[in-house]
Amino acid sequence: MASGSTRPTSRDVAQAAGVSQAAVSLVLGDKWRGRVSAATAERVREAARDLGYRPNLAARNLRLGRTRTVLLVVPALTTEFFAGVYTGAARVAAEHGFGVVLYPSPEGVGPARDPFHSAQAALDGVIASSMAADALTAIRGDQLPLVMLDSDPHGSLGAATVNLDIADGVRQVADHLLALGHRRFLHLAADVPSWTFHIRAQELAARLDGTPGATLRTTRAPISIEDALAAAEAALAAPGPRPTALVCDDDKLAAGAYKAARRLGLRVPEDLSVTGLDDLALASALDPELTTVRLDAELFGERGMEALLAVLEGRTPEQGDIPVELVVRGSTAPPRPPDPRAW
Amino acid sequence: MASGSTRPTSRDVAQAAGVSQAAVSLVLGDKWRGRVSAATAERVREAARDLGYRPNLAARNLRLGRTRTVLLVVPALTTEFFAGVYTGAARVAAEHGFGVVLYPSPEGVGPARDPFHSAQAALDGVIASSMAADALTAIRGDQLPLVMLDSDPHGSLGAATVNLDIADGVRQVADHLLALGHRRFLHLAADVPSWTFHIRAQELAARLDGTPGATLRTTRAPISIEDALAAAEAALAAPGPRPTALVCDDDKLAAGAYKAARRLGLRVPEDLSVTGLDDLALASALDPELTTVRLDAELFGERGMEALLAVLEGRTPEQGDIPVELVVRGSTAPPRPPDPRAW
DNA sequence: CACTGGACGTTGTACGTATAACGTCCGTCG
DNA sequence: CGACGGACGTTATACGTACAACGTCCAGTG
Repeated sequence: MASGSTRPTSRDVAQAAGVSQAAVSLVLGDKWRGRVSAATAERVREAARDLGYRPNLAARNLRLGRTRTVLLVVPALTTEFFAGVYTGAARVAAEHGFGVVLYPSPEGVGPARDPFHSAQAALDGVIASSMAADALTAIRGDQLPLVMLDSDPHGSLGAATVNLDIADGVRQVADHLLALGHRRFLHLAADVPSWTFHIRAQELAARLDGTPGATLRTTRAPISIEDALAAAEAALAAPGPRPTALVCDDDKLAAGAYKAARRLGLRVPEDLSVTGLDDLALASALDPELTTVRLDAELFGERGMEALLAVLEGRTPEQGDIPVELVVRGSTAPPRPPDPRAW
Repeated sequence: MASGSTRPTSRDVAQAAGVSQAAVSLVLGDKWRGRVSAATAERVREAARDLGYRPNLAARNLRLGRTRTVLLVVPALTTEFFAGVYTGAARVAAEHGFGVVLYPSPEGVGPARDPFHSAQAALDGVIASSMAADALTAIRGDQLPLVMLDSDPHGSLGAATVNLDIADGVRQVADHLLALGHRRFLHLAADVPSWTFHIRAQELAARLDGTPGATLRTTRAPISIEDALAAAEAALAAPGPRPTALVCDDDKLAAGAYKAARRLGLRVPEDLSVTGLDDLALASALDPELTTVRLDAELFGERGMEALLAVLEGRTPEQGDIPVELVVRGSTAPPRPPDPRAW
């Protein structure tokens, strides 16, 4: 039911182009010079395009006895360090026609005890973060079963979605700050065109709209400490009454905001309350520790995989967003009294 | 030359056990009940073990038209967040006999433009971090070309190695602190049995041994902020003259050390100079920013891949460690004068 | 004694690809 | 006019596996 009939093979392409399977292989393998006429070659390529032909890698690898794929074993993906290792290796590999597959070795009761299990061929399905949207066209082209993470449920090309309840997280943050007495808000938004960030802005605005006297300004920065520092500094130094609460789209942005506050001589939380979102290790390394929203990344992954398994087995994935939790730490406090009379 | 002859197939196993290839498939696929005698099944398993037989995944996948492999597309591996997503997905996947392959979507001028290239079958070779040593036995079992990252050059089972010049980094840290006037050192070591951490301790001790009046104490913690906090607090509160310089095996440990110092009422860098190693985003988020050693992770990955390509092509990999760089920031300063007389 | 059926395997085939080994047609040259 | 060779393809095969379809042998049954 999933993808109608079966995937086209090189033989299907051959039939469509009116040639033999061997000719297709020669043309697509770019070994046709002096063996096939240019006109025929073009016909073959056209047929392949029309049918959406993709070579079967398992068959190719079996035939060639070679995979042009390499495994990178790393201890665990808990730091930016091995992410960089991967990036560098993948770049060089690509230049040589190789691919790289990541195998983060299990911590504790490891999942896959056999590293080579990770290296099977082709794909049965895909789990994709909405932040990696650029890769999605290629994915859809293959008609593979797809599960989207943190993506707009109404605009996901009909794919199943698994979402964290980010809206609720933002709501909790807003309510926490409002309860402390804050009314002038600044939103340090991530400059990333992804549903999961869009929903943050939308929900924060909605919550504050319902509160008399609350005001909201917004500034925007790419997710990096330096960019966040610059944007936050500019926004906090802008004319007009200074915000007392700074809501950041994630923890890294909040780290930049800390530095901006320091530069401007503002103390956290006395002069400015700051919140983040993610609860990275960074959050509790900051001084004061950051009030933020804890996202259960592992559960997120589990639910994503379970949803994909459901799709593969023809079942309907479970619905329901994954709950998130506000973690109150030292970066939020009541605003100082607005005027000396309270003194 | 690499792996002598070719890998054993199920037919080789069959011949060794004196049965047909089909019987081997039945036994190893656990479908032999009522079809093969228990004695014969045992003979087959034994032969497979003796020959070191591993099924050819490309062939299996071709035959089954199914891979039990799933792709996880994530934006980029720059935070702990997606590491957790991977871990969770991999755990559930493993419980269902699936493997997960990571495809971090390219940032900027991405390397592999086709996500599916990453998902080819089997392996031509392996790049492994020395921190993932537990996976190495399985790897060696397959006789695959192997490159080790940050591993003891003399104890790597004859595999090629690519190393960062960590020893030089530690030397630079020590010299920097010595030049500032420090003499009483505390080493906050990572409690990880890996060459790359062993060399840190060794080199620091060697450097300080050569300096008259210098003393070195060591404490040890797993790589986590909380564990580092506990270990550093205990060590700093220990009787005897307090160290003036705290050398940490990596940035995360240093973040824990900051918190320990804060708890004890020590100010960084006035009362205690602190250094890290890695230069993660964390390092510049700390207050004061952390003096640390910058490791070029991407270059590390590139060199690793290049070495593997060399091995695959029968060439000898380039030798030479990758240079690292001391980054001096605000966490290191001269120690306060040891006695009031200097006042 | 003829027949049945379980126990124990084997033979054969297909998955989709790449490429070696063959044709065939025709223009050209000696 | 016979032969030759380049241009343009095709046929056949193998990679290693899983499993459907077939034997064969012998104990038990009517």
